Amino acid sequence: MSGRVMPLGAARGAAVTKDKLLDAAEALFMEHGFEATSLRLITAAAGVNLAAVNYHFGSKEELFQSVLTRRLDPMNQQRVDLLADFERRAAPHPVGCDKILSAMLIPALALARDPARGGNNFLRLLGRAYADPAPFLRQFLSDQYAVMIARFKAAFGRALPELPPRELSWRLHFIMGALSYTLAGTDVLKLIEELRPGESSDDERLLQRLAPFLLAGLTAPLGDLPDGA
Amino acid sequence: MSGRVMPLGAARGAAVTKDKLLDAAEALFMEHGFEATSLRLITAAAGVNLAAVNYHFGSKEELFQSVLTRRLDPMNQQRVDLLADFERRAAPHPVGCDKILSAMLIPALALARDPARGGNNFLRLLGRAYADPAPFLRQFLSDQYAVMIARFKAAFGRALPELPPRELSWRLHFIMGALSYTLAGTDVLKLIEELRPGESSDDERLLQRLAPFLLAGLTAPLGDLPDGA
DNA sequence: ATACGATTCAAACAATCGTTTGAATCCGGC
DNA sequence: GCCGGATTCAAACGATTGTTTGAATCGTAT
Repeated sequence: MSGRVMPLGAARGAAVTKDKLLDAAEALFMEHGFEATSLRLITAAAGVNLAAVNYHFGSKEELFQSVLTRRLDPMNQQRVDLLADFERRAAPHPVGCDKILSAMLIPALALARDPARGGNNFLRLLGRAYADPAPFLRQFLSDQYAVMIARFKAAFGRALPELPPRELSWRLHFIMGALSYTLAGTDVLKLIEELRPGESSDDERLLQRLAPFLLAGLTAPLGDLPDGA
Repeated sequence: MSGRVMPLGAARGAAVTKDKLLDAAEALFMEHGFEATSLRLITAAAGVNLAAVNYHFGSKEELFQSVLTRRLDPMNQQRVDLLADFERRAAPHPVGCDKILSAMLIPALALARDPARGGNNFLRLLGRAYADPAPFLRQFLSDQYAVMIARFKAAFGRALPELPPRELSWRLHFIMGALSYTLAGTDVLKLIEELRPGESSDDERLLQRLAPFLLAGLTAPLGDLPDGA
């Protein structure tokens, strides 16, 4: 951590235990949630001493935050990079909604597909964190997403100049909801049907289904409520 | 509970402590989550003895399930009743997608609006439960939603005969995601904008925004993926 | 070889957890 | 009046929690 005088061997040893802790914590937090996962369970799975967590990360909360940043930071960076790339290619014209949406979805899907980076498990964990009321988590996620969300909202605003900004905010909210809920992969509604009966890599197919749904909702006409009864 | 010989006075006293426990547990589970909320905190807030939870509900898990059923059962019943009502009025013709969607949204919004029934707080709690991996919760929610989801999927299938059943399942999944995420009201993306700057009852407005979004997504054309890069 | 900082380790810390117990208390029916 | 089941209560149960401590161990530079 501190860049000053650090023996390389010791640093290497510390790095591997930190990684082992992050891997084990990611899997166990995903499976049981934050509160229900004990440090003893994590350190046992990682094959390190119990005190290692507090030594390397300071506390259980900071370990959890490190688990999240390890994946979330690069993914959001990929998203804004991809968006910037689309904008550069589109010359002076604004980027289309479908492209902007792709810039949001593709890095998330790529993360979900990569087992070496946590795969679906991590996104399930992220989906849990979204709904967690713990203040330290809410603050953390707000900070993590602030620049990315602002960036994409501006891009969508240019692509949909006729859409009132507040309406756009809501629709971005809906999009993040459907996306996180889907990626989180809660099997609450698995009973709807035999979702994914065994297709090999249906991540591509998932994107083919989710993107049109979100795009249609995003570009929907401003509607009056069809009142019931 | 057991309908046999039961003193009325004692039963009434038991009923009020059960209600006090349910109210306190609902508020505290919403605020801190299931694992992070202790029975001592709940019983203290309810003004009853610690042992009352295990006496009246059997365990902390069963208390949580009771908190959920108290609101969820009537709400889902309202949904299928409303849908049946729409179908009855539509005579032999199938009900339109907008009506079916209304039958899903209106009872949820009505619950969110009613402070006497937990209001937004309960739906935030429900949103948390959706993302919780605890097996007893997943089983419980599956049972709670099974009949309602099957009912609505059949209705949507009649309204959208050209949509492949698997595609419909996915879109229902997306709808439940956007809905639960929105109703849960996680303020992760509150930074998008000053969502709700103080409008009095924006529940009606929320429905006016959410319904067109979901309807457009539901009836979107089957699309090819606009691949990125 | 020696000394030093970084890391690991076993052990204990105080606190809190969900649950159980057995006696005290309440209240309606006889 | 008293009896009996339903309910409440204070207290303790054993287990587990996150965190801290101080000594043992490692690897490296002198």
